[in-house]
Amino acid sequence: MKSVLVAMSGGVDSSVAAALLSEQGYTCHGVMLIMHGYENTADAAAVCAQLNMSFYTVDAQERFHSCIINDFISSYKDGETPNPCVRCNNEVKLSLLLDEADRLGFDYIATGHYARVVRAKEINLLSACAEDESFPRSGSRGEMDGDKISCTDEGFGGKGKRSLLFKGKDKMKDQSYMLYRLSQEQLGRLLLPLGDFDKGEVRRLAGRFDLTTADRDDSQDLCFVPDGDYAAYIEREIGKQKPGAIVTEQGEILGTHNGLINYTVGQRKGLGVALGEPYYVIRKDKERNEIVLGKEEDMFTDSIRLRDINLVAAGEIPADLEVDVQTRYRAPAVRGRLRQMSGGIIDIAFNKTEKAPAPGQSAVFYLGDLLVGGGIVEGKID
RNA sequence: UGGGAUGUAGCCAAGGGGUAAGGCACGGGACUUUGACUCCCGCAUUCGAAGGUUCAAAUCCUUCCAUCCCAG
Repeated sequence: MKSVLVAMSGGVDSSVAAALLSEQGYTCHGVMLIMHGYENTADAAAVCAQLNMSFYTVDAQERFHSCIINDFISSYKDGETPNPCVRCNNEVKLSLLLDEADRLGFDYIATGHYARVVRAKEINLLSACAEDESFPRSGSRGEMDGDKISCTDEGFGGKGKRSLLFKGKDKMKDQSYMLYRLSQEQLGRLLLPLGDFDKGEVRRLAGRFDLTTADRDDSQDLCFVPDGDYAAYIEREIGKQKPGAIVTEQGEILGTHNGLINYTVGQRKGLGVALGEPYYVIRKDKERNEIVLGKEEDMFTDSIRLRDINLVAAGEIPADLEVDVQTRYRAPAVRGRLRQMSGGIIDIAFNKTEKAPAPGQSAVFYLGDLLVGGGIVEGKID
């Protein structure tokens, strides 16, 4: 009987994930990573008790602070807009989960993310372009040419094998974007039992399993900032930020801002300038401590550079591979061609201009439902 | 001080006797495991002030106030 260490959050999704795995015959153990002290330990413990699972907590606060909070703050200080969640999933959550699983001798780790992991043979990304029928486009059970979906896979980590990440069945809830930074080692041991369900089904399952967390609202906002005011959080940590000018690209002064950290590229609200039509942040000028505004049409870009790349579907990208690019979570993808440069850099040329990619955010690219890889937006390419 | 023009919400702005459009900003909500975007809702009992005409005035009349422009 295979054993799984399930990351419990106290929410519906992880609860149902655990219940499903138990039902499938896994020996499940629940763990909650304590990142910041706002976790709902009681609910997670209650669900584990319901499901006859052991439950314990791991103090991850130091790790979370040194990896996530510090990067979050320094990224904002750098004039970028970080996405702490993508980083956390890889560097803290899944990493510690895997450590724990190793320490306790468990076979798998699991979370309640809406995405799918598939163990497959090495694939040829070029075959995707050639409309190859055998190319794994959807990641659904039974379409993997002998390789099985995560939950029943026996031989993870084998030679010539690769763990692929696909979008979840529920395209509205798909969270593969948040997982693009996971390593092969992490994906190789990861089970995502919710990948084949949509949110409504998960809620119904929660009811059927009679889980105490069935009616929990979905989580939202930054987990370590319960009141949602991330800028106030940063100022509590590093002090008041310097005010500066709000200007147009032509240098016209429109107003003042109270610190670059309060703004992000593409932002419209909170600028306090009334110019008859909506204006947006098109750039943050860290050197001059200025926010540069423009009209909607000024936000579009036809190419961006990514750094800090993580490739999931293959070791490298064929030249000019055409993919669907998501420059933000839950945003419609835009078609674009990838060019892998040296040093973990990828340049993307969009087929159609893309609206306001924000430096610091992640761009993730797909072939159909297959997540090819992603990276951090460095900025426009001049 | 003469001459001209203008005063409608935080900003811009329709309306020129019949009971205050719209945009921007702002506030609230929805959406959302980041930040944003987007969407929905709200936002002048009152039109610079005071009088007057009228069944009815932001609209017409009078006076005053304020601002802007041109002269000197």
